[in-house]
Amino acid sequence: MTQTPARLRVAPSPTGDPHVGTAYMSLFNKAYAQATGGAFVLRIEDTDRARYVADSEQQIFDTLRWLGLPWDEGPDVGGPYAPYRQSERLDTYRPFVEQLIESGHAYYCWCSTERLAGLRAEQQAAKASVTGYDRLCLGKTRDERAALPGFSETPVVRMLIPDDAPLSFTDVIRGEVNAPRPDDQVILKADGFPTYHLAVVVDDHLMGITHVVRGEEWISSTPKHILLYQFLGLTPPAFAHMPLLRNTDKSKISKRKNPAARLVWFREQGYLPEALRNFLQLLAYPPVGESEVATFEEFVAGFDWAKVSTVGPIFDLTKLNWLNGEYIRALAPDELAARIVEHLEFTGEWTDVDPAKAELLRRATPLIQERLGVLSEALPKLEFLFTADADLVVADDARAQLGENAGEVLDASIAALEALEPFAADEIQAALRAVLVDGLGLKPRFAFGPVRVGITGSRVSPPLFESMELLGRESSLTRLRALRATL
RNA sequence: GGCCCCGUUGUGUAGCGGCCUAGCACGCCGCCCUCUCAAGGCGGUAGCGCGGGUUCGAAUCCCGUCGGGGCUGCCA
Repeated sequence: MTQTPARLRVAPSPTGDPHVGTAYMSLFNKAYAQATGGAFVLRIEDTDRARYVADSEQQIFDTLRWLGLPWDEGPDVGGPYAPYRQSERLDTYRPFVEQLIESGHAYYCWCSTERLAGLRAEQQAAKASVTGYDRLCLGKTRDERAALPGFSETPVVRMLIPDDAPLSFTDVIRGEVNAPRPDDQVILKADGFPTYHLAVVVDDHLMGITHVVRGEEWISSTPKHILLYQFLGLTPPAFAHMPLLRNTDKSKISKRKNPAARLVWFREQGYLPEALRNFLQLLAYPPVGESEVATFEEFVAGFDWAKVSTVGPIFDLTKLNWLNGEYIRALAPDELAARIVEHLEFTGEWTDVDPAKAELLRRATPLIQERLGVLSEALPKLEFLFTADADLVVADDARAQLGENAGEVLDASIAALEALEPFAADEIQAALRAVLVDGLGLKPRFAFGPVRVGITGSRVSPPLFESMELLGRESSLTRLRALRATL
C-alpha cells in the first residue's frame, strides 16, 4: 500500500498551551508521511493576531519533540518551502487574493463588524434557514457602498460562492462526504492577514502538501477550500478528517473541561512520552497486533486510513494509566531513575541535583518500579528515604493501626538488628522472622507492621527489608527506637 | 433554527449478511500469591439506542425515529 511519498503537515495555532489534539493529528500525519517515505511538515498558523500568545510556538516545539514526533520541515529547522510561519508569508498571499478579485471570484466588503453582528442577530431571531452574509457590498464601488449604513473604512475581501458550488468530496477516511453550503467567506481580513481558509489553501499548494489531515470540525469548511483550489486552477490535495477527541460529556475536548487537553499536562504528571504516543495510537484506531502495546514503527508499518474510525473517542485516561505502568516496568531500572530525575527537574521539584540524592534514588528505584503509575509518584513513595530521622512523621492512620504488642515487636526487632551482619535485606528479613514470627508467634503481616510504621512512618511502603538496607543500620535503629519511645 | 457528521459493555476497539449463545484490551468485582502496596496468575461483571423493513438469515443492508457531536466568526 506504500506508494508515492506523501507530504503532510500539522498546522497548530500559537494561541496558548499546545492542545492534545495537535499531538493526535501530528501522530497520524507523521505516520502516513513515514509510511510512504514522504515528509512531515510543521507550519505555524499565526494569522489571528488577537489570540496570538508569544511563547506558545516554543511550547509547541517542545511538547511535540518531547512526544517523539519531530518534523522534517518547520519554522525552526527550515526546509525548501520556508518560511513556515504564516505571519511571515503575507506577501505570498496577496497575489492570490488579487487574482481572485480580478477573476471575479472574490470582492471587497466594507461592512462594519457591527452591521455584520446585527445581521447575524436578525437571522438568528428570524430562525432563517439561510444565514450568512447578504452580499450588500457585491458589485458596489467604495463610494456607492460608503453612502449606505454600516460602512467601515478598511475593507475585507470575501470569496463569491457560486450557486453551483460542489458540496461533496471524497474523504480518505469517510468516503463520499457531504458538507453544508458555505456563505461568502472572508479570505483577507481588514488587518491584511489572510483567514485560515485562504492561507491553508495557498500554503498547502505551495508546500506541495498531498494529504490534508485535520479534525472533523473542518468538514463543513472543506467546500470553501475546494472552491478556492478550483478558482485558482489548482488541484486539491486528498482530505482525511479525523474524528474529534471528546470530553466525558461527549463534547469536543476542551481545556476547560479536561485538564488533559493541555499537552504539557502529561509531562507535568509524569507520563512517559512513549506511553502517551501509544495511547493516542489506540484512539479511533484498532490495535496494531495482538497486543495493544506497540511501537510507532509497528503503527506505521500497518498504517491504513481506512482503519481510522469515524466515531469520536472519549478521552478517558484509564488505559493510558495502565500503558504508562507497562512502559515504566519495561524500562531498565537505571533508565527509569534517570527519567524520574529528568521529571523532577522539569517540574522544578529538584534543582541542582545533589549526586548523593540521585544515587540514593537510583538504588531505590527498583523498589518502586512496579508500583509506579506515573513518574510523579516516585518521590512521595520514597519520601521516608529522603527525610532525616528526626523529621520523620508517623501518619495518624499508621499509628492507629499499631497493635497492643507493638512495643514488644519493636524491642525484639531492635535487639535482633543491633549486631546483625551484614545489614542486608535477606539477613534483615531472616533475623526479624526469627524473633517475630518464630519467637513471638506472630503472623508475618502483624509482625512487620510496627517495623514498617517505624521505618517509613506509614502503613504502606516499598518493600520493607530492602528499604531498611538502603536506610542503613543506624537510621533504621534510630527510627525504631524513636517510635518505641512514643508508645 | 439551518446544514453536516456520528451511534457495539463504564472506556478504547474487533465485527463489514450466516463462523456472534457478540471477540480483545483497560477498568471494575472476587480468588490466589504475599512483609504493606503494587506487579503477576485465575475467574467473573457488563454492550449491538429504538422502531419498521429487505432477507431463509442482520450488530452488519435500507427507511424512519431518538440521542450525541460539529459548523453556522474579519477564531482556527
